[in-house]
Amino acid sequence: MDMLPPTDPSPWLPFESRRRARDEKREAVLRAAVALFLEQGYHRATLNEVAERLNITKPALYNYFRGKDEILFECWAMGQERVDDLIAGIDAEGGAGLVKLRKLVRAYAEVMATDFGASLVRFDVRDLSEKNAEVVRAAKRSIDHTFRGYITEGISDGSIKPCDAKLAAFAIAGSLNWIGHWYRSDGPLSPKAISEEFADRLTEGLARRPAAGKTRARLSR
Amino acid sequence: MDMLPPTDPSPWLPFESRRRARDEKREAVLRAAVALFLEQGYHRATLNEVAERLNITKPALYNYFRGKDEILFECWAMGQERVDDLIAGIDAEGGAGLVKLRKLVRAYAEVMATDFGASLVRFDVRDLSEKNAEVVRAAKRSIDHTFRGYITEGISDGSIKPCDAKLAAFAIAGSLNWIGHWYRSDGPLSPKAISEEFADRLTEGLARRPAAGKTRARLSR
DNA sequence: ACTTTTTATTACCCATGGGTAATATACGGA
DNA sequence: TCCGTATATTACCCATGGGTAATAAAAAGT
Repeated sequence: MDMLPPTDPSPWLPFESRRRARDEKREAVLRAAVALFLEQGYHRATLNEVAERLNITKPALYNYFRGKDEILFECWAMGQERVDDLIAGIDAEGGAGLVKLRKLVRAYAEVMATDFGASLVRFDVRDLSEKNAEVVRAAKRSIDHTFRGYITEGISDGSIKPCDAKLAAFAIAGSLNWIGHWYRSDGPLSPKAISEEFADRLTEGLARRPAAGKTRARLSR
Repeated sequence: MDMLPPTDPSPWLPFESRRRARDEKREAVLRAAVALFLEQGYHRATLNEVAERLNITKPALYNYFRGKDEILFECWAMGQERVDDLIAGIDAEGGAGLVKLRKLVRAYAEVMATDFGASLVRFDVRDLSEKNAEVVRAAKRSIDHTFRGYITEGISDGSIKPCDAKLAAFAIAGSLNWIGHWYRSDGPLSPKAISEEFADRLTEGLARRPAAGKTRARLSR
């Protein structure tokens, strides 16, 4: 599969394909690791078992990562990437503060219902190297800053009624982060249902004027 | 100190005072342990350091507890006791669903700002023995049940507008539980300020008719 | 075919920290 | 004063699991 035109003389292609294969294996490690870390908790999970699930042995993992804590960090980074993308998308679209906040709540809720998303809130910063821990802390501050920013924007543009932006952001982000602790993919609630309900529930108290139409309808369902 | 009337012939007093001294030491262990577990995380915290903080040595701890996981469980139990009391108090007073919910939110928020309260959400059930883990899981279900119960009550009695009680309870409890993750006693926010703001913020979206008077005033502060 | 690089394995090291046995010390009761 | 119990200490055991040689097997390059 993935046959190349034999006429292509580029000597870089084999090199590239090798690198891709390596990256795929690297990511497979992360997927196995994040699942196990969430299942058992970071400290109870062993690299032996991560390797076992991939049909390899522990030392093979060290071809891709420097140690257990780096695997943890990279799992976290996968989730963080999704959040960064999501925020970049919202900022690109623009709109009133309340609108952006709603989009953020909805998208963030769905990320929390994934393994890499949950890793953002279920992993402990203290398990990382000091260097990586600082990266994580900075990212957490940045997310909080985004929530708070949308709220203050909304207050300025009139879409959100005056309130303590800091505590409002804490309340909303708390609700969302908690999803990472209770959501189970084999449970009765779908990520879609959760994100929709949360988008309404967490912002309805903030809206300057009660939303009308479809939002109301959904609420009284 | 604590001199007893020498005329008192009761042979039980010395016994009682000994038992009290023992209980006090037991609790001192729990206070030191919960603080350390929260500071460092359960797995990084060592019994040696718990003991060191109490000016004793590790084996002395085994006079009061069967093992590390039992200490963890007892820390959790201390927090749970506070929550149980708080709910019992609210149920005793009675009132509309929304009123009870507001009381619960406020009091629960304040508990979350204590060490034993935070232990309710920052400790991992998987670190406990299967027997104790089941006790914890049952208690968690019970708290969720209480939140959900107040909401459905409120919907019945008209104080809360119709909504999905299950998800509303998740959203509120999530916000509150998250306090245990970010609150720092040396931070700028007082437990009182947090609990008041959260009581408003988390219930304002649920109220059938917008609250008037002091609540409004506080919101626009 | 041969050499080199990458990737994996087997076998091991060893720091950590929960838990225990043997023993000493403080203390209340007679 | 002596005894028994509760409480502490010192010294140790040992399972666990992250991490590291030394080495083999596979793949790529020439």
